[in-house]
Amino acid sequence: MSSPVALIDCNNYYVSCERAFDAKLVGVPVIVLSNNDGCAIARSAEAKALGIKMGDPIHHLREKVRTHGVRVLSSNYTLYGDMQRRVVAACAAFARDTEIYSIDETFLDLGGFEDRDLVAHAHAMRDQVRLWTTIPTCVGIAETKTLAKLANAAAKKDPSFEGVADLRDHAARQKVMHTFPVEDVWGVGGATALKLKGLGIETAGSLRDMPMKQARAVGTVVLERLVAELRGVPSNAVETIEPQRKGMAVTRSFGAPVTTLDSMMGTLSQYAMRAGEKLRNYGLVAGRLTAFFHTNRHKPERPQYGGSRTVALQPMTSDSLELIGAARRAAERAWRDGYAYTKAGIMLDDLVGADMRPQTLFEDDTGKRDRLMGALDEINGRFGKWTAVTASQGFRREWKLRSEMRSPAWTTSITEVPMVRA
DNA sequence: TCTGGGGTCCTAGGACCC
DNA sequence: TCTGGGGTCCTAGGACCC
Repeated sequence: MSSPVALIDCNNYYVSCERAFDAKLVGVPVIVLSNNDGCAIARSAEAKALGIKMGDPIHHLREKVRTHGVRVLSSNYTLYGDMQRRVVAACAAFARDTEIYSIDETFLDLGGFEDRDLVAHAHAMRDQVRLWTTIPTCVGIAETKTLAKLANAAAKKDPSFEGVADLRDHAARQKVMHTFPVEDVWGVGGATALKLKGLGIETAGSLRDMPMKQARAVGTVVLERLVAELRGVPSNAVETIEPQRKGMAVTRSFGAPVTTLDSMMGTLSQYAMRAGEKLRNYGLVAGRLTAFFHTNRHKPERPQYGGSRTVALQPMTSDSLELIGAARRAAERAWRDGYAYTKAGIMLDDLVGADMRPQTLFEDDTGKRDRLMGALDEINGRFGKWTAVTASQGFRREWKLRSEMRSPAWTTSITEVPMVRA
């Protein structure tokens, strides 16, 4: 018999973080924008009530913002990341172990707590999180992670649960399963939902009841496992040791389209520089680098083009100069003239710890390079991003990243801590 | 003319997630 | 004018090998 699983999920997380430090945001519609201030990615309950949807582009919302006094904020990931640490710390005593699933969701292994009233237990945990961070949460409890996700969604949607839904309870489970839309089940995306509906499967309950063989035929092992989880059979354990990360990326949309290879090279060089910084920060080296760019898929213009090339990094490295060289080679090979590119990125794969890096012949100046990179990181850490850049990276940033409404680093920068006057 | 079966490794791309 | 960024996992198919 496996332990019960819970999922604790912060309500309107980014907005709740902002409200923790600015009381004027409480009770009014608030949205937080994506990087580049492009679209709404978090909305307060009041903003949702105005019909603002996840992913709505800000330029479609101007009217609502003006007429309803919606407060609009740029995203502040430093703040949200730091607040997450506090949320997880508040939960720690309530579980045998935790798995941080995303910036606002944590799975809890409730093994060892089975003999308690788990609903009361979950309420106590929510109170603790609220006390330490002010952030409101909902909790779902069940036998598997997929069911805990579903329980959590039910707790959010149906006020009669009062913030905690326990789907181990048979009656609650039946009720939720038969009304929960199949497209909202964790792991069912647009493509799969369409196929399932074609088969007459509209709810979580009927997805649970579909034959396993059919599930596999429709959605490979992924859907097969999902159906098992809906039946209460775990096929996705709570992973309490943090897995080695497999890849990382630096990608951005541009403020203005890029049309020349020269300009693309400058942009990708900056991303490669940033990617190197991230690698060094995690103590990793990469074995492969991919550069890609594409035209604006939201525009009706045709034809569109997206190019990408992958190059091996040998030896494996976190050296920004090596990464920049690789990015330029890849970009050159993927480039096509005559298009207006609106997004580009660098992706790094085959990551291993720098200390595990396979040694190769012909590496005699790595010590020197390591010190150079260390100096670069220190200068940029102390004096701000892009204080020191490489010559190949240049200064040809022809567009700037927008982030015009960002809140201060309330909790992580001594110069920005809030002042209290008594 | 006829030209196997089975394995590995790699890449590209789809699907999904927050 | 203006539509996010950063991840994971899985499969198909090609190259290559014996």
